[in-house]
Order: sequence, then structure tokens, then C-alpha cells
Amino acid sequence: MGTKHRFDTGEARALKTYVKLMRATESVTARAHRQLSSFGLTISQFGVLEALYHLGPMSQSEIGQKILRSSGNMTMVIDNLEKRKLVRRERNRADRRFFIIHLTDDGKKLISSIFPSHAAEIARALDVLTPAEQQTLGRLCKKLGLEARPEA
Amino acid sequence: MGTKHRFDTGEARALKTYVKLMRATESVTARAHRQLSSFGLTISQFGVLEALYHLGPMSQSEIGQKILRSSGNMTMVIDNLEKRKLVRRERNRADRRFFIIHLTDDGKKLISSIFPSHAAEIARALDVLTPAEQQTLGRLCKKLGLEARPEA
DNA sequence: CCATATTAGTTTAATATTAAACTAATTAAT
DNA sequence: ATTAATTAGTTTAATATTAAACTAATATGG
Repeated sequence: MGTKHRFDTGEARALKTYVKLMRATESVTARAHRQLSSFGLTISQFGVLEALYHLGPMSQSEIGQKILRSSGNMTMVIDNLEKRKLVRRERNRADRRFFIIHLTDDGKKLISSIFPSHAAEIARALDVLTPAEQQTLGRLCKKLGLEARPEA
Repeated sequence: MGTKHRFDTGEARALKTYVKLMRATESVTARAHRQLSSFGLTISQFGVLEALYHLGPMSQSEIGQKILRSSGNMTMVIDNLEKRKLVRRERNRADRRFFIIHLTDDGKKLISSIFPSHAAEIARALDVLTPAEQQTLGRLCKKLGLEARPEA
């Protein structure tokens, strides 16, 4: 004997919000992806280069935490960047468990030339929102992102 | 003769908003992923089953458009669902270029049992926001998602 | 000093994802 | 009737992504 399951209004609202969040993100991400692929980069490769560009050399696991990727994935993305001579791994002498990842000169040149275009593309994508709306979106996403993140 | 590139405040604000959007999405998505993997599904597999569950049988390209995936990816995700006997492909007789994808009985059972847990998980993730904030987030994301989507 | 626990990164297996080139089928134009 | 254009889906190659198991190195506790 089953009754027809109805979601309460809280669940229905949350699901609708979630779907809109996913679609918005997918659209902006697809747009960023198209632009970056014209520079021969994937979104994750760009994320690594950008993190190193803005924050300086750091370990693989630190980069993974910053751009929210697993350690196995970081190995492959950094392997590919290393292969293209955009980054280099330097074993830490004090603790040989980890590497410090550095941008190479070529890597610095590439990311510093790409970054302004990327910034402009993101600004164009978000131009549909007013400055106040962008602030509100950012505030709500920050609130959402902090809570949803599982704290290890 | 080079001047140091500074982003105007519009670009800086857009980038900050974008980073927060990506992080929020990543957090909620990671949470949903963990839950779905305990049911043996990936997010894209779930997306296909959910689309068929709520909207009825449809072609592969229609499903791809609804869950924002490429046709090549849809082939593989549906191949895997077919292999597990959760969906079946039926060639359209009127136009043999396309298939109609149906949920199987097992597929219906699985998605109908999972969906309430998924809805509850999403509601928990979004519980950090008030109802009014969820409405606002949804409205802003809808605005963003419509504009950023490239119209073919 | 030795055994155990923890950490950084790698490997494995599976799945996801894209763009581009392709095949098969249908539609449109001549 | 024939050719060209378009559409649905597949295949290819490359890269991304995860969880889990693994190795190597360091830290901790007895």
C-alpha cells in the first residue's frame, strides 16, 4: 500500500535552486572551456597554472585542495603540464615525500598572456547580472560553498 | 614600455563571483556524488535516469540537451546504463536515425527509490540558505544560465 | 631503537567528457 | 530522380575525474 510521495515545499525549492545552480555553472564553465581550449588548455590545467601564478610555488596536494581535485587527478594534470614544460616538479629536500611545483618561464608567459582574456570572458559572461546582483550571488554562493564542503 | 595590467573593478568582481560560484557548485556536486555512488550511480547516470523518470522516454540527443552533455558522452553513459539493464534503446520506426530511450522496470525501481534520498540530500545541502535566499540564488542563476548559454 | 600511524604522491580500474571525424538516415533543393 | 545539406548517433583520441590500493617517506609512541 503505497502513498504517492510528495516532496515538501522545502525540498522542491532546494531542488529547483540546485538545478538552476548546476545549469548556470555548466553554461559559464562551457564558455570558459571553449575559450581556454583555443589556448590549448583545459580548465583544470588552467586552474593549476593560475594557482601557481597568483599564489606561488606549492605542493601538489596544496594545489589539489585549492582547485578541489583529488590527488590522483592532480598527478595526471601536472604530468601533462610538465610534459609541455609549463611547470616543473622539484622534490622538497627537507621532506622528500612531497614536490614543490613551479611555473617554468614558458608557463609564466602563457598564463600571464591568457589571464587577462580569461578575466574579460568571465566579466562578459557575468555582465547579464548587475554589480549588486553579482555581489549577492557571490555572497550566497560563499555561504553555500562553506557549508556544503565536507570538513575532513 | 609596458604598464602593469590592472583589472577594472568589473572584471575583479566578476572573477570573485565566478570563483565563489564554482566552489559552491563543486561542494554541492561532490556531496551529491558521494551519495549517488553509494547507490552505484554516477551523477551523469543519475541525470539520465532522472530525466527519463520525470519526462518520459526521449531520444538520446534530447536527454543530452536536457542534462547538458555532448552526444558522444551520451552514447557512453547510456551504453553503461543499458549494460546494467536500467534503460533500453528502441529504434524509432518512423525515423531510423534515432532511438527512444526507455527506463526498464529495474531502472524505474532504482530511480524511484533513490530520488527521495537525493532530494533530501540536496535540501540538507541548501539548508544553509533561507527560503528567500534560495529563491534569490535561483533567480540569479537562471538569469546567468540563460545568457551564458551559447544559442546554436 | 623499533613498530605503528600518517602523509604525499602514484597507480589502477572505471567512468566521464570533449571536439572532430565518421556512418547511416532523412530532408531539401535542383 | 539525383545531389547536397542536415540530423542522430558512433568512434577516435585525448584528457579529466574518482575511489581505493599501493609505495616511499616522515612522525609518533612505547
